[in-house]
Amino acid sequence: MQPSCRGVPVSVEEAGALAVQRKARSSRASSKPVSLEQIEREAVKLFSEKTYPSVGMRDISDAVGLLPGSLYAHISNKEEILLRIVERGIKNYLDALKSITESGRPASERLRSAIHVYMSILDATFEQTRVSFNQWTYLGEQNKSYIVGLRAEYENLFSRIIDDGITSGEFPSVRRPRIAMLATIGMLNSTMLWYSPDGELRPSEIGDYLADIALKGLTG
Amino acid sequence: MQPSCRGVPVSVEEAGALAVQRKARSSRASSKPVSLEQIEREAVKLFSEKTYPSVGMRDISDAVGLLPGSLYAHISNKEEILLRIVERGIKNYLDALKSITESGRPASERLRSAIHVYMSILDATFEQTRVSFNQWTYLGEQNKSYIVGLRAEYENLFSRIIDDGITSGEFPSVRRPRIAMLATIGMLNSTMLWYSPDGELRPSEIGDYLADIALKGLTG
DNA sequence: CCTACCGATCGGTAGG
DNA sequence: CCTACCGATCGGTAGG
Repeated sequence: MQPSCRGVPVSVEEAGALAVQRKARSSRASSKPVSLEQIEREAVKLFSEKTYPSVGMRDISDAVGLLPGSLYAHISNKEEILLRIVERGIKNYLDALKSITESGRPASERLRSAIHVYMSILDATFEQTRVSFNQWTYLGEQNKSYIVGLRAEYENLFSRIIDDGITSGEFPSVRRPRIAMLATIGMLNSTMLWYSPDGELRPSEIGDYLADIALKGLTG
Repeated sequence: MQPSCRGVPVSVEEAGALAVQRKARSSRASSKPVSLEQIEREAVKLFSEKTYPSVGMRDISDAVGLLPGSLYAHISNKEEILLRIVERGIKNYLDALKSITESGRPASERLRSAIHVYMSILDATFEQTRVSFNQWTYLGEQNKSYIVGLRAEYENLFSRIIDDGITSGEFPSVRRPRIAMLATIGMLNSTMLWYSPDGELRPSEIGDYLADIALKGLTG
């Protein structure tokens, strides 16, 4: 189905030689030890390109310059890699958003700040964000429910701002706070489907404009 | 890693018996022939629960009550199933949105109608929508670029409405038409992450409120 | 549509 | 961190 360069038949010996070449070509410069952070970095790239179930341990080991089995000196199983990536990826947002939410400023200012901070974290951690927000569903039950908890925190931060804006009278037209929160987060999260860190538009420009749209929607 | 009922050891004979039971338990009532539509229906369910690469041909054949190899009497490969689902899933939206876009009504009315139609199609084809909008990325290069074309049509329909609203003066505050379009679609598409056809909120209620938010955001 | 099976690849491990 | 390998499962096929 795919046009395949691998279609060229090779003997067992040649395949072995190719594997050695592949290893030599890898990102690792000869024999420096590989760190867990390097494994995660390469895994983020691969997961964001192909998604978790389509990425094999051999893809990851190739990328860091190890043999497949050697990965298990650093991790205990494949899912642990995904969990570490997703946890850190979401906490990046939670940490930054918490300090904004807890500041005593008006709700509309806090929402604008939150949107700006969101865009700058998206820019700084683009691939990890895409993996973290879309691929946590591949985790096993226990890890998944842990992440669901983090995601609930994330939603609560926005709900807090909107609720405050309703009681303060800043957001008089909000009839359904939950839908308003989901629509705001939905608009925000959807940026990761079209944003590019290499694109023309700077995160701050996009943040400015999205904040305008969101605030008009809530203010009425 | 998963608590597993399959962990109970079974002999080869018992596994065979289980396979027969499983087949008997399947949705097919004994020996009626299976249609391509049934295969697609079961595949939609499975893909929406577990995503395309995680669903095996054996999962699909179990669900329709066939043996794995027998699926190839109806299809030529796994990807063809996904392609059929995704193509139909997107065209459902395109067909309905086209007639709205082409009607001569004011842009703000057309946008409100489009949002309502979106919600009613989401309600009627919930699982297929989730598969179609999220899992087209698993298609091979050729099929993927075909779907990218359909998605571009989809975006163009919304861009048309927004552009018309700008020239007519209905949407005076739209400084960046493309971002406005992406934000609108992003808000709309994100509903499939939290909407449930069995939930309290009716599609028309959600559509009403989302149209209010979107129109305020564009009108200023 | 079943029987019977294929080569490839998967995540993971024992022993060093 | 490598060598050498495991059982399980994958998409798919030949022949009837």
